[in-house]
Amino acid sequence: MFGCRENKEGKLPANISNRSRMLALQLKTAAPKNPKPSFLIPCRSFTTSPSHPSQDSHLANLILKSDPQTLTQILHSPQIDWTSDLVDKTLKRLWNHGPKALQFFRILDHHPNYTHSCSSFDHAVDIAGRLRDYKSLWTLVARMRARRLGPGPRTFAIITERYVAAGKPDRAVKVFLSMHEHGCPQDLNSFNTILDVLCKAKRVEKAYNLFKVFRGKFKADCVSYNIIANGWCLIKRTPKALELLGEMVERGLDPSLTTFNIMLKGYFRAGQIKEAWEFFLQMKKRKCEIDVVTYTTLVHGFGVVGEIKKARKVFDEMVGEGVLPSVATYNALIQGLCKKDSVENAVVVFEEMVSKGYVPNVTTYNVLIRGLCHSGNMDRALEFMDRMKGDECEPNVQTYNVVIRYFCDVGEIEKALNVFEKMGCGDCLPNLDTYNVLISAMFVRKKPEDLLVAGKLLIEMVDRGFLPRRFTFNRVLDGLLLTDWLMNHVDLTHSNLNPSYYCSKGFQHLMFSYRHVLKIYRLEDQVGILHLRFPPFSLSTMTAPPSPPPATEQQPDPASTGPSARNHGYSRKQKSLGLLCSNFLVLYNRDGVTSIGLDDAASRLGLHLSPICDPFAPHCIRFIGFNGVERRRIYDIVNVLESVGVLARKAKNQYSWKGFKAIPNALQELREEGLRENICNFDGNEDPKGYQISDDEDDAERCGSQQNENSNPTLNLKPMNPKSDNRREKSLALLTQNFVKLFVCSTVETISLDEAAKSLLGDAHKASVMRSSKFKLLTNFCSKLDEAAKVRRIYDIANVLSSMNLIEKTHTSDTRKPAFKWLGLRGKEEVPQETKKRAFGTDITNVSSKRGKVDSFIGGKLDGQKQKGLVGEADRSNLEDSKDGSKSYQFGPFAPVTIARAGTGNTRNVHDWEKLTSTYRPQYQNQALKDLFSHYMEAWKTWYSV
DNA sequence: TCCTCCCGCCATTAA
DNA sequence: TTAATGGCGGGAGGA
Repeated sequence: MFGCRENKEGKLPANISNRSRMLALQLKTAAPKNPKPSFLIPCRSFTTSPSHPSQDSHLANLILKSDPQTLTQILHSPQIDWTSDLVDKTLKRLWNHGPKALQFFRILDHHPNYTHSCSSFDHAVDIAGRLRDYKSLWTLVARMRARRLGPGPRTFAIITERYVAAGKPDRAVKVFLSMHEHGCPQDLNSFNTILDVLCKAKRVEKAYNLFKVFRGKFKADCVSYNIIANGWCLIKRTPKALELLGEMVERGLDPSLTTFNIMLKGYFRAGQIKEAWEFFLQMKKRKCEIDVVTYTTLVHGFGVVGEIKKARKVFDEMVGEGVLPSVATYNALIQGLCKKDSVENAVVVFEEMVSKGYVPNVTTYNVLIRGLCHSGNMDRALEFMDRMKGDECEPNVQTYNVVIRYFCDVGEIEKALNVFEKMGCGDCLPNLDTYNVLISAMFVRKKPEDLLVAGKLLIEMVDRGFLPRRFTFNRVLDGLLLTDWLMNHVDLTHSNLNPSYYCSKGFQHLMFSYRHVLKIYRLEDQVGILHLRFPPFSLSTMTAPPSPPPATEQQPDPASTGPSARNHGYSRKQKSLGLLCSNFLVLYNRDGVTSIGLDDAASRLGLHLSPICDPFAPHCIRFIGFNGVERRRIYDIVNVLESVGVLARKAKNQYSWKGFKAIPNALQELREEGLRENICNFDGNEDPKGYQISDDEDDAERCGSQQNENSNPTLNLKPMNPKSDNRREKSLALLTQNFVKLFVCSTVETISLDEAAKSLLGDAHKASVMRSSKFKLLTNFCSKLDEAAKVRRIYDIANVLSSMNLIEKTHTSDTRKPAFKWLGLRGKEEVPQETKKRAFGTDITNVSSKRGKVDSFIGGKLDGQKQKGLVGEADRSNLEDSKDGSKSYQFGPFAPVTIARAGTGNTRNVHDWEKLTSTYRPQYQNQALKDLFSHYMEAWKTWYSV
């Protein structure tokens, strides 16, 4: 209904009653009148026109596309002859579209002439369980019982399996123990089932405990033992499995061939190849009737560990022993060859298999296709895919996923999309994996168009009932926001880059749209919606009755877990000093900027877009507002920037922008100063008086020694001239200068954190000794305190400097301790991010002559190396977002000045937003973003409105 | 567990 | 006196 929306003008009259209407509807839905604008993907109509639609497939497509009202009419239409079989098949088709499937089931439950069968109920229960919609699940169970259709052992098998899959094994056990209360007494079969469910989910300890308690009561048989043994083998605890076999024999039960095969497989799984082989020999010795499963296990086991020869030998031997290989045996051999030998040999075996009259199954093809893809032979992989169709072995979703994944991996995004397209034409529908793979691939090339495709894919997947992971949603949203931002501002000429415009409007739009989505949440606060609350809500809150989401305030939700970062809904990194500094630079590093008001800067930078961090947790919304905290950070930034000459303080609250072109000069001055001080310090150290004289004397002396130098009269920073100003001595500005001097006054490229701390501590330490020489006992302690504080400051400084690309955070090669590498001005030549590139680029051309002066000195001997490392590093630092999505994109400043100022009080602020939301509609220029938001709102409505 | 560094208290300074 | 500034270190978050 969203992919091909049956919109207002397309809606059918209320009473559809004849067949032609029905057909008309079907035709119409199959060919949407107003297809949505497609971005990069050619207009896919995957839900339509399967080449030979069976009735169930056709129904499934209809269900996927219809809104609830229309759907009710269609499903209740007398033209459809509902049978249990048809319902089951349709439900299976809708397997990956849980909400829609349940909707279908519920609508049909009210059908005048049809009642659901037990198996349909089981399907529905399974789907509800898969959605973790336990309320619906138990409602279904109750309804089953009311209609005397069950629940039966199968129902409980499903339920327990779903609980275990959801990470609730205890709950599953409880369900098993309470089966009889639902009218379904436990027996050996159901006992074995719960054991199996637990074991297959690797909850073997739990299964074994249950087994020990109840094996007497249910008279555990060979199957029970096999299940547990298989469990131990699954978690590679073969000795436990063996022990269990001992118990089995003790209790008078004979292990079967299955038992032995389980053990054999277990040894291979645990990597105990030798033991496996010996076990097999024992089996032979004991005259076990070795079957094809045993041989297949051997072939597979040897194959995956790369012992191809042995695998082949076993394969050849089995025929001699009178056991014919099965398709599975061939599959095992082909898999081994693909993985550890050559795919060509695998193809040979494949052909041999066919020539002998075996019919390859989907697994055979999938294994081979994966092998071909892995070896880079994509074309042949596609050929085999075509061949599958010819062999009446339709590619399944795994087949498609493999090919799509490999195309994505090699960067052939278009081809991947083509395959995806083909998928839509057949009966095979994409699954969550398909979407995840494709969406991730859309971030590889870092192209805005790709991000739009990602947006479209996200819409599509939601449409089909897949719940994107929060990470995926955020990433796509971030991507789209970025493109929106870029489209709105960066693509325009510089003159259009008016911060006040986008700061207010861009931000407002975002917030309003976001509010819309949230409104839907509150509106649709049904059980199902809880699925969409990803962790921290997820599992533990799933079963609880839905509590109304805490009303949007900034207050952390008391229900959520502790005072962790999850509560504020943003990553720590999103508020880092470095990022803030980047945004600061984006704002001001532009032609025409001459002066900067700190109020302005703070308000522009102060509001962070925390909502996009967790669009599914309304309580996480909060505005990191215009308050002291944010402003405090501005001081840190301006102090560091001032130290390297980018800014100069004019007056209270006022700085003038000098730009990056001022850096070379500042560095040069720092260097000169630093060199002077080295002489000074040397003298000072030689002079024992230094430790006795008073502060004033110290000053006088230092000033005196400085006068020996032909110092630059314009230099007014006097960093190493601490007077009696204790505060100044420890200031971030001075620390920054001294930090920078460490690099510019030497030829070292990298300085470790420890070294930096020591060097910088040196001054303060000495000063503190001077100050507190009377309290020598305290000295040591003080210096330690100083050090800890200073290290924190170094981090602060480093973050700002590295956001300017003056330095880079790295590690010492030997000890892997944190260190900083000087990039100097070169660091700015490689800034791939568009905004920065532009900003830095202009400046750099202006300063090239000066750069030569400083750089030739500072970086001369390091050039080659530095340059090399730099490209990679700059790339990494600037593009790392694309690697981990939400963290990576920097949105620049969004904060609207006026609103930010109003927003120091939390609740009032929220109300303001609410009011604005209701009157404002989002107006993105970015169509994909617009679609995404409106889509989400619609989706929630329709899923849960029946 | 240790490293990193954000947060915000509150002292100091400037207007 | 008030507002601006910024030192400082606790402790949260992340690797």
